[in-house]
Amino acid sequence: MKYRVVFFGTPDFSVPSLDIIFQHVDFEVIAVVSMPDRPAGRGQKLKTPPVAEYAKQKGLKLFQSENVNKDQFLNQFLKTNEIDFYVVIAFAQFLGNDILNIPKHGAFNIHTSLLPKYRGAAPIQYALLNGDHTTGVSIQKMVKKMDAGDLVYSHDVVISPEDNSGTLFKKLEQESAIGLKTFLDLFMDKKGTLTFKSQEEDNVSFAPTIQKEDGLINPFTEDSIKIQNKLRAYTPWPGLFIYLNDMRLKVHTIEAFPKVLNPGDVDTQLGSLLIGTTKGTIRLSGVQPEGKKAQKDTDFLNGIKSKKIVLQLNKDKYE
RNA sequence: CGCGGGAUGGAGCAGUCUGGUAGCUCGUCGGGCUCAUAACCCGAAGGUCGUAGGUUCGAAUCCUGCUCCCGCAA
Repeated sequence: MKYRVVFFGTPDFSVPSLDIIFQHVDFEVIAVVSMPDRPAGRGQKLKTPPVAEYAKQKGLKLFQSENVNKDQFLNQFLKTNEIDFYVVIAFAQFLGNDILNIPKHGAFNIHTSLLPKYRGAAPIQYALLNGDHTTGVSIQKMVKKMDAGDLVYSHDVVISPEDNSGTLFKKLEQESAIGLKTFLDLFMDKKGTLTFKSQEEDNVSFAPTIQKEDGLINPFTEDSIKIQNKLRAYTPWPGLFIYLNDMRLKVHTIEAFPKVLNPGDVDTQLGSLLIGTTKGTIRLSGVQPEGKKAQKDTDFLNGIKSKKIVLQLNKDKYE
């Protein structure tokens, strides 16, 4: 007799974990719940979430719901089918008590931080934002309070200096699947016994959703280190940007530069695009104007000379 | 049909509105100056102006189709 699991997830990140359950001999995925198809990308064509795509491909029962708590059809299904537990990973919706209380063994959520650190939507970005050298994968038994459930699994993952959100996501995607596999085996008592450990409330911190506007470089309030951490945290999404004159520039690479400038000052004397911050000067060595390709700051400045304009920070954007 | 920008020597751009022998800042190569240089001076090579067609005496420039790239948005 297999344990019956319902999987909640949406993006690429969730797929390897879903696959772990799908492949596991002791568990059966009786349904997959994902977000609805959404317009995405240039052209705004409808795009099916990767998890939903996987479910279709494997012939799994699939629900795509805008709001699972209000979805009568889904709730009916969950209540009338014997469900042992849910696995929730990067689902992007909150599960209310009604739906949370249905499965016999509850709901388990994979979270990409070492809980109780970084509860919330963007734990990976916050680890980079704070310049952490270590993060991890946690699995918690879900309660109504966000990411506050008892821990059943916790495992460290090293952050390398070269990591950005993109690469760290990839690492944690794999680590999450590995963690889930371990959890499933523990659940079956194959590698010891499942233990529940409550979170230390004193060490709780939060990682709220990243807003696109957070990607604005503010040399008047941020220092060189902070900005470089932001670059790692916000790459590839939403990216960093800055306003020079009437241009919005995407910033791809940043280096510390040994020259003293006042915060907000722009210096192009040395053929590099330099900006003073509250502490230290940064060189925006890789930039991308709107509608253009990414380019080196030296190339960008060559074009600027051709246009005969003087670069300066657009102060209007920092009021 | 979501909105918008772009395609010009190796790079980044100007020139397109107001058609008339292709320019700027660099890079490259050669030479000079210098103890030296991300410095300076002199010289050279390198472009069928994305593609197909149209208008015209003449098209990078005007008109039409096509391809490719990108920003916003999600």
